Amino acid sequence: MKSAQDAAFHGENHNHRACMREALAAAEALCVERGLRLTPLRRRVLELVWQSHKPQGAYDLLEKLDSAEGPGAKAPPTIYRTLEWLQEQGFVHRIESLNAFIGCPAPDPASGEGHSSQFFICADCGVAAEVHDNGVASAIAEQARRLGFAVEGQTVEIRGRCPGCRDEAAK
Amino acid sequence: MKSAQDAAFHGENHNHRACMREALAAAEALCVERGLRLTPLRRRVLELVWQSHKPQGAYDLLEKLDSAEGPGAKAPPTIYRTLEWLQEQGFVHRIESLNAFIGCPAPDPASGEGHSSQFFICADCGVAAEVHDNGVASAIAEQARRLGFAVEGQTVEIRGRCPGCRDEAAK
DNA sequence: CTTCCATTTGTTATATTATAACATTGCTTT
DNA sequence: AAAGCAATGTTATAATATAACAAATGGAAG
Repeated sequence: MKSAQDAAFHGENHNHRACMREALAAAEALCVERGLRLTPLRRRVLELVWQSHKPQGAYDLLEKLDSAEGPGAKAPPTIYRTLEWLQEQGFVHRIESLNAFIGCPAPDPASGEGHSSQFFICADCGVAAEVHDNGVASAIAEQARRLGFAVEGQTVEIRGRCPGCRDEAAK
Repeated sequence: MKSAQDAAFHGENHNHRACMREALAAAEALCVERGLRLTPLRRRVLELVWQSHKPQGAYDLLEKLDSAEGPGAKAPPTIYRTLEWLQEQGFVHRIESLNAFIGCPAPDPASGEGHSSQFFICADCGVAAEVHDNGVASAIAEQARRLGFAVEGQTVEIRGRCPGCRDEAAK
């Protein structure tokens, strides 16, 4: 299962350029489909979010956004508004336990499982893997049913150590 | 199952005074057992956290703490430090998606299931129910195994509507 | 009992994260 | 071109959190 693990945490032979290109293309396609405007600013921020598989803070992204035009070029509302829109479109997720943002690899409702994703976040390298596990989702749904609780949204964030960093640590 | 649901969300005939007394007693007992000091400040903050089953922000708690001695009596580090200690002891949990804190009804390792709790949080009334669902825990553990991921901690927070608020909304 | 040490609490300042409110720009439709 | 609307810019401030150091408190050792 080595390759599947690496796939999730983008180890070894991960072609990130292609990975990012795909994500951007998917977002573009969905915007066309939905009649929405992926403006230069929005596209730029989405690219920044996708620069890595590590959740990034709003101010980190803002700084990178500024780096073209010099510091202080943009103010916080710019980045927060843009991130909010990207989240609404499902292009980006917020990681609550880190106050940070990460690109969604499956924003398409057809391929994704609604909005029940789980994140496995490496405390060591910072990389986060998004998965859509039916077992987790249905266990939560079942517990909700027992409680008479109507689920509207979920935050499932697992902190720990990814395969690569475990290997490192074991040395 | 009406009563079990009410139990989780403390509806109807919930004796909160007794509920809080139990929690404080449990904390006291564990401190004795562990040789730790449940100082007046720590006790006071734990009481404040237990004033309701709604997660409360650090500054809300600070304000209540101040209310005895007048505003500004205590500074933020006081409340954050105290909450940190209470968390370390397992007396209090942090709700990441709300930046807020709530009392743990089962801080005793013997009765609790380690640290794998899930929170069902009503977006309407604000009440949060902590549960320890083995199904959820094992589904997460299984997925982690598949990913080769070593779990260190979990954040499982389900937003939605509690039974009581569903009934209200249905009127 | 008193000196010493460690823990706890207090205090000041500041960092980090986020939003409210209003101004401006720039399409798009007419 | 003018109106209307979505998007972005700007200013100010709110809300959340921590660093660093000072004081005091409470046991333990002598």
